[in-house]
Amino acid sequence: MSSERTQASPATSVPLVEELAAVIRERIYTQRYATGSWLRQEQLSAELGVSRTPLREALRILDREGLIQVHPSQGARVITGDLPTLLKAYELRAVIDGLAARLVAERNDPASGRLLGRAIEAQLGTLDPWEPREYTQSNVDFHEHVLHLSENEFLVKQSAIIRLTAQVFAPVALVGPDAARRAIGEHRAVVDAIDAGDGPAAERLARAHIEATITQLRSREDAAPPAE
Amino acid sequence: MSSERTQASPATSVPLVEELAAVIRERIYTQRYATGSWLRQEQLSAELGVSRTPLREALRILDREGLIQVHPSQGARVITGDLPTLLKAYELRAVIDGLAARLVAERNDPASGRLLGRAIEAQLGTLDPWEPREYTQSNVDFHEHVLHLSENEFLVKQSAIIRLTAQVFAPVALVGPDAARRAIGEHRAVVDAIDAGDGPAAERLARAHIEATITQLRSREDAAPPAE
DNA sequence: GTTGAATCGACTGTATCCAAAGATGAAGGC
DNA sequence: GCCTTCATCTTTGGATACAGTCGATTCAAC
Repeated sequence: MSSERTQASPATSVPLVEELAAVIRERIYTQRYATGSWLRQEQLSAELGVSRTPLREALRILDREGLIQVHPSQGARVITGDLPTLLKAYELRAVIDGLAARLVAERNDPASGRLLGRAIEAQLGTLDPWEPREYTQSNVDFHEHVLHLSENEFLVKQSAIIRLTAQVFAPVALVGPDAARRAIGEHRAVVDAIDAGDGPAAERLARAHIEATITQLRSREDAAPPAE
Repeated sequence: MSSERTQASPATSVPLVEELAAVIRERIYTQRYATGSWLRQEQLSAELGVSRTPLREALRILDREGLIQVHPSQGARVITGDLPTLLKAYELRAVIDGLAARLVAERNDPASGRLLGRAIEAQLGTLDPWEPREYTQSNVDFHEHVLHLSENEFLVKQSAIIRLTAQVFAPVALVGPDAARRAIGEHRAVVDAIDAGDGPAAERLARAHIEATITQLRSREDAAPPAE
């Protein structure tokens, strides 16, 4: 950005606010804006080549999504990714993911299984030479696909919590290739249940998948002090 | 509002944006702004005595909460309360309420049961001379209490979906005193499980409580055509 | 060493201007 | 008669400038 908006982009059609929110969101996800760092309106608007008017609306959106916290008269800062916060986010994710999986299973659309199958293939591709960054992305992709396939608009809006837990808190919740392999296996079990049209099983498996992560993280809770 | 902001309100301390969002939100909840109606920026800012800048941020918040839909270059309109949409919202609510109840039960704080007990008493008070409006409010209060007692910030942010289903869609999901009495009984069962510290039971009961409503509404799905 | 005032940086809110996008309706062509 | 097209009008979208307010820091005074 920073200049392409001025004369280029003939037919964007997407509101600038959404675009801004997306760009900032992505930069938080990719750690370009570190957790806990301050986002200055003046600086951001200059950096993105926009005025503060749409920027403030974008920040308001991200605040609502839980990605940043707007402190009145002080500014906005990227959410800090300490372990207790992460665990609380995962608690919500467990039931969200469970519900989404159940709805997809109950819709019983063969295309769902195929799409999710390809997503799992993509995940496997990040294992052989272990690519943590690509794995994280493919993991997010899988869960976002499930969410969107549920075709429940209220559920789709919860998408932020998935990327929050899986990407923003990545340094906290870092996994190795062994844990990744286990996670992919659990994904496949969920997809099998979806293919079978077994809603309750899909929900149980998807939820257990996240709760396994919770248990794993909670075991570290005493060992590692909350990183500042 | 409309004049008290200009010279009065010496130490509000809460940002205007939040105040605006709260006022508009409340007016949607209380049907002052009907579902499906357009919210004009110019008119709203005049009506509330504020400029368009903070108003637009407030609208952006409400859009994110799902209360209104901002159509680019066209304006914002209050969400339309048709039955399919309501059912989708309830699907999410079922797992949200279930999780909240479980967390409260697991926290095992005696004060929780007492607070919720009083909330139920308040609900019973709206039955004898049947007061639909008061009942709806007391019903929302009960569920909001559970949400807040969970002490999970991510869960608390889901508060909007409770009021959306219970208040905005009230005309669609209208209940009579008989259904209300049943609902209060189910509330008491949830509180009993919370008092007993039985997390899984609390979750199962709270979730079944909402799902009973879903089943009830779904039976109307063919009978009543979506009201415009 | 603590208290308190001054200052500075940053956000908050207002007002105004202009551009762009939809909606509307009338005129004109088929 | 119906459809298209063009002009217009309303409303939102975005930029800019300016007046407040809040918080944190600093520095002097006690």
